Amino acid sequence: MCRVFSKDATQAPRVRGRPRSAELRKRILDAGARVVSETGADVGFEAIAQAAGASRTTLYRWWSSPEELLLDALLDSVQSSIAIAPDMPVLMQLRTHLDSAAAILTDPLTWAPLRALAAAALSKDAAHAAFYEHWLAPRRAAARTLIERGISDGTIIPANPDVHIDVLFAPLYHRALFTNGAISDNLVDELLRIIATHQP
Amino acid sequence: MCRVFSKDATQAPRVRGRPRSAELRKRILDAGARVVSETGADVGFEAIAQAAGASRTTLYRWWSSPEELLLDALLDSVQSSIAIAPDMPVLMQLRTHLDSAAAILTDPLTWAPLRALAAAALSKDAAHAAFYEHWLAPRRAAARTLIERGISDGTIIPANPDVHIDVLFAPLYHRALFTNGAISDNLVDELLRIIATHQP
Amino acid sequence: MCRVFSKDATQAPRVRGRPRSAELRKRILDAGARVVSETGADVGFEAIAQAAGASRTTLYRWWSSPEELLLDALLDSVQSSIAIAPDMPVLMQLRTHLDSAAAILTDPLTWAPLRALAAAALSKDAAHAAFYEHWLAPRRAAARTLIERGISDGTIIPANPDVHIDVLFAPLYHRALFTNGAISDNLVDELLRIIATHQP
Amino acid sequence: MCRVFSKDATQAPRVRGRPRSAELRKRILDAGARVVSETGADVGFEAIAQAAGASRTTLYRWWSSPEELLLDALLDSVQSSIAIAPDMPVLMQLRTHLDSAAAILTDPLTWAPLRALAAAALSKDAAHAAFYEHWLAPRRAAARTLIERGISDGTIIPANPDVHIDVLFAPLYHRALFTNGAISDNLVDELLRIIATHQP
DNA sequence: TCATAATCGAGACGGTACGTCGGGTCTTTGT
DNA sequence: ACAAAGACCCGACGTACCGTCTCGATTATGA
Repeated sequence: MCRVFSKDATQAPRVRGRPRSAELRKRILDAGARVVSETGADVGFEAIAQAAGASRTTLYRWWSSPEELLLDALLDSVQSSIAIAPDMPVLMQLRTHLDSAAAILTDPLTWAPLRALAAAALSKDAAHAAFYEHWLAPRRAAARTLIERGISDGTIIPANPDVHIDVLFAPLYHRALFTNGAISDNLVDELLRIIATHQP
Repeated sequence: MCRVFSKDATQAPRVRGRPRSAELRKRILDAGARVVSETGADVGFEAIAQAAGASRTTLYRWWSSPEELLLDALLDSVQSSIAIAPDMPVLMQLRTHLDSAAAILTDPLTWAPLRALAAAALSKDAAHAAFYEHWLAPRRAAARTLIERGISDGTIIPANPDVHIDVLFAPLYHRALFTNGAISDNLVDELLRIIATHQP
Repeated sequence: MCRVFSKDATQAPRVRGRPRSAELRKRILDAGARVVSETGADVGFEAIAQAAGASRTTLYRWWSSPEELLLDALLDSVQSSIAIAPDMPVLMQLRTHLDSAAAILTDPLTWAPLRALAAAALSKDAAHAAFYEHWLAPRRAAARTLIERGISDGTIIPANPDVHIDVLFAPLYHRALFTNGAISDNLVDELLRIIATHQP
Repeated sequence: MCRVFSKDATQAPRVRGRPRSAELRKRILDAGARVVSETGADVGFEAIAQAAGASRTTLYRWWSSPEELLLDALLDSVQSSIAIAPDMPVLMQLRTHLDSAAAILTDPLTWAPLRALAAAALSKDAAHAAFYEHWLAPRRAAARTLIERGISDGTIIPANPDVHIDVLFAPLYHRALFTNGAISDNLVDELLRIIATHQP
């Protein structure tokens, strides 16, 4: 999972002129996550620039909207959490997956940007597309392969995999975003039990 | 289900000054729903007032934010759809409930205000509270009594009712708001089948 | 000097319907003078109505602008101060006249409305005309006859009477409105001495 | 006489950001004078900005009220008219002074802003202070030295200099602002003759 | 006595301008 | 070439006052 919008400074081909400051980039992304978690979902470049001690112009150079910046920040902060042992039982892998999602939706430093992205997705088509493509779709794809394997080996009740995906993920997002319901480990367990064939 | 923020003009107790125009109120609410379905979720009083042929100050007199107005509009437009025959089988009643929700999430004139409310709920705490209290909570409460009855009479698998509620509703909202997934009759059926004890 | 804009309630020909409240009229005019002397020259009907404990509608019924109201108030409060003994020496009569003007420009309850009228006269043509016709012109006319008599009997140096009028009155208004210069009895004396032929 | 409220852009010490556009400043001041002379004394930033083809926010950046702007415009347009030959007879110098004032009070492009400033001075204390300090006071001070010299060399009748100042200037302003009396060369001559010892 | 008619208070409504805020673009100097 | 600073335009915001209007309540007159 690489940075999407902002060019990757680490691998940049050395051109003429002053190189981009990697330290500044990180400071800005951190500031974005921090601001959005402190002052609410509708952040502007203004606030982020100020929190980062950077100039507004600089932000405009690298991101075309605060949402892009926050998506970068979010992806940066979760880029290591995707690796999954491939030879575990399907339900165990799914559980790991869901736990990871639950963790993201619980930690303020990831939940707040995510909520801001969701808010933007509901307002602007471009943000909607980006949110779906770069955040939801990959996670749904990963879950889909697992669920299909589970159905074929009989551990998951046979049904439309997309419905299964929604049954597993939608409650998490719904609670995190709209209901203030707790996202406990129990919740993941209960959701998995509902779509599993054998009850443990 | 009554109008929440704007006083009901029809039953007004005839006080001193010029009475409020009920016709104007309706025109404004309709304009709100229309504008939000045409131009996207972040509407301002400006646009609504113009579309309604009303003055901006009039809107400010009755609603303190566009979200309040849209919530009023939404509640007005669904206020008749709650009645349910009380002696049907539980699953049938649940199905009616979910179909009603699915209809709201499908018709642009209700879906668009709802989406705008959801967007606002993610940005402002006040909007979050209002959205939950006046929209989500009543519907969850109605579903909860049905689900509890279903569990006790054995037609629904025993588990935490709140999880059941989420399993039924969250996928609908998730598809309507974030995924562009279709909200078909099939979907409702499949969700119900998942939590039902006997498969038809 | 009668009230200009608002019909005189005391002498009104008895018609059908509820008669106008003279007490209310006075309360409003007083409130106008009071408000303008307390909160500055740009008063609106809003403020006056509130100060008078009257309805804005009532003010609109009787005056078409706050300036008209203030002119009424001003004329009411000075209507007795014009009588002058006709057989005094000219300079004495002029002095009485100027003293009266100086008193008006000194007492806050007349000075403030006058200043407001002047301010309005500089902004709106209608107010300018009313201010000139109903306030300045009568006073200039009275002074003019005195000055012409003074010139013909040799007590005032012969020159354009209009210039004399300006020399006598303009400094008073200038000091009252723009300079914060004192309007003392001395001032009137010195002005008169300048245009008089024999120095006392 | 320098610009009072808006920093002088020509001599700016070249700092970091984008420099202020001197051309825009002039366009705004000109627009201010033009608008006030065409549409009357109560101008807002709105109208001036539109006439200048500038943004309202830009006006707010540099002036805190339309009056400040108009004072700047007025001072800009008269800044060269103060120089006076120092070795003329006192009455001639005074005459030059008064002629200059009369010219300002006659030309619509200076008279209109001046009238607007006077109107503001009658309504707001801050405007009053600015009008007195930056417009009236300097001119009175200049006149005062002349008059004192005239008194000491016997060409002006001995009296309080402040009264002389008022006798000379107040009629001009009074006619320009309230009476619609003509401000002719004759007027200045007659006023001077009144305070002079020897009649030419 | 009762209809008539005007005053007066209250408040809705459309409209205009206000002063502010943030977004996005540009122009300059500094690194 | 990057970065900071700041001018500039634009649009929307929430407010305030204006002027008009539609009511109900009151208070007098005249049939």
